[in-house]
Order: sequence, then C-alpha cells, then structure tokens
Amino acid sequence: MPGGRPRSFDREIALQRAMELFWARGYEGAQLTDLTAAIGINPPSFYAAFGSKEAAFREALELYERKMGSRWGQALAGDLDTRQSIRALLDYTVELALGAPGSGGCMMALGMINAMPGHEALRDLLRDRRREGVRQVRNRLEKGVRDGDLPPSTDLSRLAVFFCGILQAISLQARDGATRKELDDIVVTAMMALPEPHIQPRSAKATPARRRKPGADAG
Amino acid sequence: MPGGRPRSFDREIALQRAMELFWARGYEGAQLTDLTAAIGINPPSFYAAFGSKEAAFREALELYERKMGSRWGQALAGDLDTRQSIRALLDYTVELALGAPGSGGCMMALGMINAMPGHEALRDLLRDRRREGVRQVRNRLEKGVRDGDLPPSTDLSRLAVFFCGILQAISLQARDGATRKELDDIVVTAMMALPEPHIQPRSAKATPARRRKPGADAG
DNA sequence: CCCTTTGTGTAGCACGCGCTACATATTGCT
DNA sequence: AGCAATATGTAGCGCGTGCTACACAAAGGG
Repeated sequence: MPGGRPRSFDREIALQRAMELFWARGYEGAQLTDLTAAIGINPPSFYAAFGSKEAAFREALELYERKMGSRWGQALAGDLDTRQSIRALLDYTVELALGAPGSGGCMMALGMINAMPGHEALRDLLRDRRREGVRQVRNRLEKGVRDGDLPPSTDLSRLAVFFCGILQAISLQARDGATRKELDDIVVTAMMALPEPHIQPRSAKATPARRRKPGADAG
Repeated sequence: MPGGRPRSFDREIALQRAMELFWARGYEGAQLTDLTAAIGINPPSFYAAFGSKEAAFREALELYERKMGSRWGQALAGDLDTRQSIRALLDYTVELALGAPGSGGCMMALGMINAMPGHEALRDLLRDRRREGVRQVRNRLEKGVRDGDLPPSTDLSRLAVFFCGILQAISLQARDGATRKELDDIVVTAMMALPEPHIQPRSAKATPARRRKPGADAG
C-alpha cells in the first residue's frame, strides 16, 4: 500500500489552534473560516484531517481535557488533604480562566450554552462532562470523610454541586471581565462552605465565633 | 392625519412571546422563523413592530427586567434584614431558573455567552446589566453594615461578586438539569458566606465552633 | 368617493454558513 | 517509468439566516 502525499501541516498543532479558537469563542462562534485561517490551511485539508466541524470540536475537547483536565485531576487525586485539594481545584480554575485565550473562562463551562438546532448533541456532551466533574468532586469529598478531613455527617452531594457551581461562576465572571482579585475572592468565599476537621493549628485567635478571616489561608 | 390599517395582533403579547423564546434559547438560538411562528405573524409585521431582531431582543430584555427584575429588586429593597434579603434574592433566582421556559436559567445570565461577529453589542449589554446587578447587591450589603446586620469589617465587594456568581451558577446548573433540591443546596451553602450580626436567637446549641447546620434557616 | 396612511401576505434577495467536486501535486510501491 | 493513494488549492454548491420589495387590505380625513 503506497503512502500518498504527506500532510503539509502538523495535525497536533492544528488541533491545538482549533481548540484555542473553540475555547475562546465557543462552538458556534468559531467559524470554519476562522479555524482554517488560524491553522493556515484550506477547508478541504481541514475536512480531510478532522472530518467535520463537530468532529473537530469533539477532538478539541478531548485535547482540552488531556491538557487542562490533567491538572484538574491532579488537584483531586494528589496527596493533598481535602481542603487543600478543593482549594487547588478552585485556584487552578481561576488560573485557567484568566489565562484562557480570548475572553477567558473554561471551555467545558462555556463552550456551548445555547445550542442552535442540530447541535444539541454537543451541548449534551458538555453537560455530561460537567456532571462527570460533579461526580469526581463528590468522590474526592467521600475520600475526605474516610480520611477524617470531613465530619461523617457532611452532605457530600450538596458540597459537590456547590463547588462545581463555583467553577462555572468563576468562568462566567472571567468572561465578564472580572479581575484576578475578584476571582480569588470568589474562591476564598466559597471555601467557607467546607467544614473543618476538628481544630485549626493556629487560628481562632480573637474571634472564635467566626471561622476565620477570609483570605487568611490565601497563598 | 389618518389612522391607517390597525395592527392585527397585540404587540405586548407578541413581545412576551419573543421574550420567552429569547429566554429559552438565547439570542442566536431564537431564530426569526421561530419568533414569527410563536407570535403568529409574518416577518414584515415583525419588522414593522420591532425594527430588527436585535431591537426586539433589547425590548424583550427590558420586559424581562420589568417583570422578573422587579421581584429581584423587591428582595433587595424590601424591609427584610440583610440575611433575609440575600436569601430571598437567591431563592427567587432558583424559582425563576426552575420556572423558566425551555431549558431553565436566567435570561440575563444565559441570553448570550458567545457572541457571533456583529452581536458583540448585545453581549456587552448583558454583561453591563450583570455588573449593575453586582453594584446593587453591594449597595444592599452596605446598607447591611449601616443597619448593623454585618460587621463593619465585612469585605462587601467580595461578597457582592460572590453572590452574583452564585446567581449565575444557579442558572447554569438549572440549564444542566439540576433539581430543585440541588439548586436549594447551592443557596444554602452560599448563605454560609454571609457573616452574622452578633448572636443568633436560637442556634449554636451544641457546636459553637461551626456556625450552623446547613439548611437550618431553610424555608 | 378618493386620498393618505399604515399593516399584511407573498415571495424572494443578499449574505454567510458548513461543506465539497474537481483537477493537480506529491508521495511510496512495483 | 507507471500506478495507486493521499493531500492541496480553486472555486463554488446548497441551505438557512436576517431582512425586504411589492402589491394589496383596512382604517380615517376631506
């Protein structure tokens, strides 16, 4: 079987460019003209390489999950305690949202909100991924109970939905032009929802009624 | 000046229908065919009445603010104390998101996330309205400090951005198919970020270290 | 009644979208 | 060299979009 003419561009780099565009403008906002222009190829090459715009988006999403979701997974799967783990999750999302191409935010959260007729499958795909995210956070919180980081009475589903809502809020606020300080403020405030194991090493100095000064555990 | 042929449909009802469609599917998702079909008129009548799709969206947004935003304003401007006020704000958003036409959520939050080229003005309009919402919440919190509901050291900007982020999270989660319980859980959890004035009437019975059992102030 | 004014319905325009037919170019195999 | 196989560039198709030209219908004023 002969080999045929070789591709004139790097498929991985092309996919990277496509991902950035989808990330920056969403599925419908990233038009084929923009995609091919960003890659530097013509439509037939795009279709020969990826099949269709929808297929390219699916592949771009997988790349996104591999590259961005890995740190996301590290935050949850690492050897941090539960509070540090959730905190790392939120912190990384802030970093991601601020460093995002275009207007900012997370591709998983903002890639497609309102689907035009015919694109419902992609919207549902993103939704299912987000739900999977809730499940992963919940699993991490369950581990927190097993490790003694959280009281056994903790409502894990409630916290999991809450923190994933915070992730989405961070992305939306980033799109709205929020500053790093504002996003950090959201993180710090959200962390107040997480109950503490028993007693803090050095805290509760003057105000034992409130848990902590917000921002005391920043950095 | 003669009167001309009278309009064959009720403009207010037509605008209402348009608003529901924009709300359910977003600006780009609500196509002119759907709009005219929902109203029961033909394109020329639509353009004679509203001018353009963009103008219709702006007017629909104003209607949305008048009808939905009024209760929103009531929650902030009523004679409730600060905690009750914020709580009412979140509760109403949950109710709104669940009762929304189509997939659920708030029109202000989800009406347009990713703008196609040419529609940036509408996206910015929505963003500015959301920012205005942050300002209003902040004003309410300032009043809370003046009323003694919040300690003077409270970081008001932080809380305002946080709670408005929660509003957006509620809308997004509703679009993702969240149940009423899940949305209520987000509300209850978010309320933990609000510091209490001094001492609760009847709380802190057994666990003075933690603030309260989540959900104790529900209903 | 005629005129002006305004709304309606039919039909379709201009444009941008995702996508592709076709001829040509570049490779490996024999 | 000749052939099969694959990629590329040019050009443009089919469709759906927001929007509108045009002729006709329905009102009031003289």
